[in-house]
Amino acid sequence: MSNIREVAKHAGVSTATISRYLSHPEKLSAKTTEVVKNAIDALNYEPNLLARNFSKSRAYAVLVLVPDIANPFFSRVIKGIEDEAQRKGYSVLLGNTRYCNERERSYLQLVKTRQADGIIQLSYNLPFPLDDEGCPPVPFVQACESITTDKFPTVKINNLGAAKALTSHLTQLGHTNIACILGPRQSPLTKDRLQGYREALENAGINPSEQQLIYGDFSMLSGFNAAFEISSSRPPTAIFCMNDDMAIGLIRGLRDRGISVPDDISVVGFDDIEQAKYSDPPLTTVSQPTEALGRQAMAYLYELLDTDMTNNPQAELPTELVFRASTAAPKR
Amino acid sequence: MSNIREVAKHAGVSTATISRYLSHPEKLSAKTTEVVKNAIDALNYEPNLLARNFSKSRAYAVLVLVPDIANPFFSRVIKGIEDEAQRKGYSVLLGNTRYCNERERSYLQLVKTRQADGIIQLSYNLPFPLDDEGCPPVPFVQACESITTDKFPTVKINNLGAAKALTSHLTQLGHTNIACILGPRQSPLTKDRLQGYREALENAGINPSEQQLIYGDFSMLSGFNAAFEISSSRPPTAIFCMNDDMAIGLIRGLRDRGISVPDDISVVGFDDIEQAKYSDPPLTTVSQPTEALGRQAMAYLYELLDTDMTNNPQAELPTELVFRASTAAPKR
DNA sequence: CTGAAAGCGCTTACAG
DNA sequence: CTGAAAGCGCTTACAG
Repeated sequence: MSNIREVAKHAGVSTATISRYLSHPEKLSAKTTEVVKNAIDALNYEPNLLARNFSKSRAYAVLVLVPDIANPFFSRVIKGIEDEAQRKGYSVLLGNTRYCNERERSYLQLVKTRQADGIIQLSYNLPFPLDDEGCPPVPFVQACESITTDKFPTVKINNLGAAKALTSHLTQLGHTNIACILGPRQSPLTKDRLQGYREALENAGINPSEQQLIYGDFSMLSGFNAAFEISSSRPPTAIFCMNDDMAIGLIRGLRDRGISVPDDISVVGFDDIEQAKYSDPPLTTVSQPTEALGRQAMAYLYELLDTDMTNNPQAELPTELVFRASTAAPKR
Repeated sequence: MSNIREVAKHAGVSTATISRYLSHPEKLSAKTTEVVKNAIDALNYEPNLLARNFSKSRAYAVLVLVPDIANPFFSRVIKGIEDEAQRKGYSVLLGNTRYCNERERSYLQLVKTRQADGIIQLSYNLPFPLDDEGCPPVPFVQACESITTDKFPTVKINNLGAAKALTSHLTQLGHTNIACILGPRQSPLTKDRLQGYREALENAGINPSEQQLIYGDFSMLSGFNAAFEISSSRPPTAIFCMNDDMAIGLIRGLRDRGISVPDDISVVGFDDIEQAKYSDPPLTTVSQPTEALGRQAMAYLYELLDTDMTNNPQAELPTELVFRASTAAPKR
């Protein structure tokens, strides 16, 4: 493996010139450019970017904290991040956190020790204590959660609005007893979707406090389990699930109980993951701009790192209702 | 941000001593240990690992090449890799390649430029030309594919055997017309599963060459599309899909054609992804030790990097048939 | 057990 | 446009 000194010697120039050829080629004369290029080819030189990064005190890597990489929604967000990162010359480090704050904080070390330049968090926790001004101690972007703040950039959808629209679809079909399978209790996203659900019910003259709420954790299993907690004395005619995975698990559980969707109960999900169209029945859901969420988060982190952006933008990306076969008017 | 020199000065020792405290604490006297610890605490020192890595000429990062990170099988493999990597002190860089050799080769640059120490490839391509002895030019492990070689470690399952067992389950149920939805044509894994399928048919006295073969790409969409290529003049009574995603897409497509599973056609998948149990009907499939595949691959790469292992072990992990409701005896 | 010092391979401010 | 040289913050072989 040749290094910059050998290339410089071979080309008869200084190492500074080689370095400039690689990073600021516009500063070199045509003749020098030619000479350097030949030397690099001749020696098959690849610059040691570990050395460059060290010297610039930048890892050109970002850390993505994801609660569950096997969740298809998150894996698509990561795809978007990865896309944009590659375009900007950054690589993506993966931190699977299982919603565990301790693990999140241990990943913070990657930034403290300079192996990553910043963090994109896809969950709601903060992987660090905020400083005295309420700011993150490292470059930080939060994506997919329902948080608005002037302390760091965020990327999200209108969770309240989308949940409201989706629930209104159910009330407009004539449903008045609509249960809800929620996400984790601490998640702001859960709270906002719950609020949207409630507002839609109120708009339809339905008392939200009489509806059954069941907490889940966004996993298919928790949706499946919820099926067995659904009241049989006063069964809902529709159920709003806060993501598609839980809706898919729920439908499976309902079927195991002999309840058919949408004939007996309508079910809606949230996210529009790939599986939503292939499930039986295909899910009525909210389509999120999943990859775009990731790309935007990475774009913000890039601006935080490589420009003087300080205004902490709060992106809100559009969603769309997708009507499929898991919803119908109630029979009764 | 304090550096090692400041800590050394504060502690009244040399920088070498600080470095040793961090990396070889057993070499220090109890007294020095105490002094250094206090200095580090006092200055809130975090070592710059970018500098350490540079100085050791090691990134302590591995690159995972994955054809499609949104594929739930791969995302679980990555989970296993990530787990083991963290345990070994490595971080995981993600390369989403979309089965595209050009992208794979561009990711190779991360290793050539020292930003990653080695590669775990989850697909069948090689991201580089082999050298004169047929060896990879960088530390390399292939996982999940059906490759055996003495040039680099691999981790896999017995694809032929598992496909054979699964197909035999269908023949034992009495099926004699069994179509097959395959993976990509170039993939050794596809070839091995095809071979297993054929052997099972032959064992049952069925002529494999009379069975319908449809090539897919492991996506749900390709499974869905396959449903519309299934012969209606001589419809199979069972279909072997080379992964669960395609089976899920296929079942959806069959249903859209008015064909019911398993009443009209039995369907089996492969992988036992989480969705397999929640699909309708739940899939009969082959359970792979998905996370273990990832952990083992990372363990091998670690040995390649940090020990003098040179025997290029070829791990074969066990699988298990999982019987669910997508298979039944044929009606005719 | 500890320190002085060279070295890892780049980048870049400075001078010309 | 180009070069000489200092510097980035560690590690480690060597000497004591």
